[in-house]
Amino acid sequence: MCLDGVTNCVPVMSEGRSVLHRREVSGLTATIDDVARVAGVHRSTVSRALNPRTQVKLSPETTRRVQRAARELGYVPNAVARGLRTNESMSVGVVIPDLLNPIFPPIISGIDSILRPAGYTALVTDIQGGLDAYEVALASLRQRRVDGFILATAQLDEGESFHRLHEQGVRAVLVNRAAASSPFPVVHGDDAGGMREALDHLATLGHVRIAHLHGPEWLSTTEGRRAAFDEWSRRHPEVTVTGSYCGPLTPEGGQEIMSDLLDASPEAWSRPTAVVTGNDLMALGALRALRARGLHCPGDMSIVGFNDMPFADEFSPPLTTVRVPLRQLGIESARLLVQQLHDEGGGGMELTLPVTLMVRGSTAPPPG
Amino acid sequence: MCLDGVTNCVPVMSEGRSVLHRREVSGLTATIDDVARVAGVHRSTVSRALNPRTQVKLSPETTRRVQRAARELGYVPNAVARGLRTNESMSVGVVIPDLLNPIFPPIISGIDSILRPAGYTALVTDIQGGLDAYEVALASLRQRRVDGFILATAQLDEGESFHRLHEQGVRAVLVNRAAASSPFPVVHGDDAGGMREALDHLATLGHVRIAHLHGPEWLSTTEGRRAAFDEWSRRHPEVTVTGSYCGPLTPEGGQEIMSDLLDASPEAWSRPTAVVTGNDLMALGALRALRARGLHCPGDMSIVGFNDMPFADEFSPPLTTVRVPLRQLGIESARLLVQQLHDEGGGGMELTLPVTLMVRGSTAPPPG
DNA sequence: CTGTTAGCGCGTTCAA
DNA sequence: TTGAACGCGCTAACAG
Repeated sequence: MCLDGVTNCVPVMSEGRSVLHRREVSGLTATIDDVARVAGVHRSTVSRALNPRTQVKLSPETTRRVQRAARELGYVPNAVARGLRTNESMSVGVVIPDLLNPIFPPIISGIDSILRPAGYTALVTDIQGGLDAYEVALASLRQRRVDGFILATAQLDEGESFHRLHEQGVRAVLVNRAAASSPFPVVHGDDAGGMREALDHLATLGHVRIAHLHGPEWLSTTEGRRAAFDEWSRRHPEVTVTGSYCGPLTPEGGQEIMSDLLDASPEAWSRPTAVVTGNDLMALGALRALRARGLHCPGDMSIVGFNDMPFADEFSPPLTTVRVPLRQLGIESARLLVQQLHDEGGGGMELTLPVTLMVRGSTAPPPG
Repeated sequence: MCLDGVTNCVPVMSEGRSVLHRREVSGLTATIDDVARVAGVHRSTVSRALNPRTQVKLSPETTRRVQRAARELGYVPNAVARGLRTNESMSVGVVIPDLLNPIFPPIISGIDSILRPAGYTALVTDIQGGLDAYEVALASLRQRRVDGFILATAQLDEGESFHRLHEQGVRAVLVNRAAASSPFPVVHGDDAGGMREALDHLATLGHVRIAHLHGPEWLSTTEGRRAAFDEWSRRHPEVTVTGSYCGPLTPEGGQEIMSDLLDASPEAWSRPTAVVTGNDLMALGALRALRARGLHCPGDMSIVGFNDMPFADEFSPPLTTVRVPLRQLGIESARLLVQQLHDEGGGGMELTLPVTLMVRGSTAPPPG
């Protein structure tokens, strides 16, 4: 088709062959009108033939003719136009605190494995830890009319803000981090259970002086684990809790507070013989701090991480850590969101996924 | 405003106060018409007042009035409607082969740091290595009318396909991987230079039997490094190249071909004393294979990786590897794309970023 | 400087 | 079973 050598093709929009020509020249995709013309039917018929839901009301013959025309023209429905009409963008905003934290790729991957088959596209936004970046991201995604959100950025005190969003009709699911009182479903690992497993493991090894190097207090993960830590230590009076140290959930954070801890008690007899860290990145920093003092893990001190981020088993020593089913976290949160988007409820529920202690090389009996 | 207690509010769309009410009840955002009504001007005036480019042509007084009204109503321009009208979605499709490969987060992060300030949103799509998934992703993104692509998935033989896209008016930039003949700009690390540095380093250490464990042949990175490997070995006849082994760029791939290599020459005297791998993941697998045989790195064999992925320095031993400026790769590719989108040319150019050999613990003089 | 008009491409009423 | 008409929210042309 369009074999003639027309060169100065005025962009007449709705006149016979020229539309096809426009397409082949500039790459602009065919519209529904083009398909209608080629199939010899009306636009609305094309729309119906291409939509599985309305397709049943057409004669098979017409359906086939339309679909053949569409295929011939390489017709691709314009998602923007459809979105304007249907008020559904078939996209979901996924907001994460820091893409460079290795726990997020598996979560995102899990999310995607559910959203894509359901017809949704994930718009992943990394806010790099910034609070105002979070606001901007939210605004930008709402402006793009995403159908819902998966938020991995929740802070404990965001409940009120979430309630406002909820009242505005915003659909969302929280993943990994929860808010104190949230109208949105939450999917997270069993922080308390993981902490207990870690402590039981250390106690079994014979540790009696244990510290907790945790993350910022405004995170639900911190709170859950710290509460479990306190609770456990109350039930195990034979174990001395030598303090609870707070720092950012980064290698630098871990390194710094471990250094502080070592400064505070330079003598081995007073120092904790084991620490549980807020996540694996902090554990990594703690390892570095130890190394910097010429101390060894697990010889001089045992370390338990949290999350079992990718490659935690390749560290030196391989990290003993509480495995959180990261990919599954993504899967379940996406499922819950799709459920909401299909008006199948599920609001406000809390899904706690079981965790597993991975015992590896960074824990051993205490020195001496 | 809207203080009256109207309860059964029929959704009259364009009648006075009820629009406001609709908004407060259901969360539907105010439209440009609502703002126009409140500000007492025409829609187009609102549009102009809110668009920095056209704003100059308005009286400051009007501009202020409109902006105040917009703020009061919490007006957020509908990006979907705007996209339909302007035929610009202000979004860019970023297609990557595998999100779980740690080299991609830094690349994506770099891309984002350029796109976001330029007003674009990155639509990151992970094709999980699947070729048909790639086609689907491309179609889906085009259907969403992305303004351009950043492709990290290029295969050597894709030149023709890229030319077709280019002729259709598609804007794109290739990152990390190139195609044999591409109309699109390419940004990648200096594969050949990195390989030479790695080999020089090994030669200096005294290695005379070196192997290359490389990735799939259809990748430009593989080709570039292998060509440099061959070229270098031709110039260094004193060094025996003990073979070139191909496998997937994963830990499993590296583990398997290293096992094969060890099977092929079980005796230490015939075995290569050093290998350069296609990337750090393969290096990781090679390390595992070594360990599985009770061999040590670097004692029995030295290993050089490629990319310097995050945490490669935390492996055991810390990996000697060719650092590719991953984040910069992302930054430059995004820059080039934005340039194209602004019609500032830059098409077809090739940007080769310098790489650095990071000498760490996985290389040492050969045994014996 | 501002208002009017006219679609962007689609899905969804209504009628026939 | 199909066609006609309408409008989603916005911006770009053209007037005035």
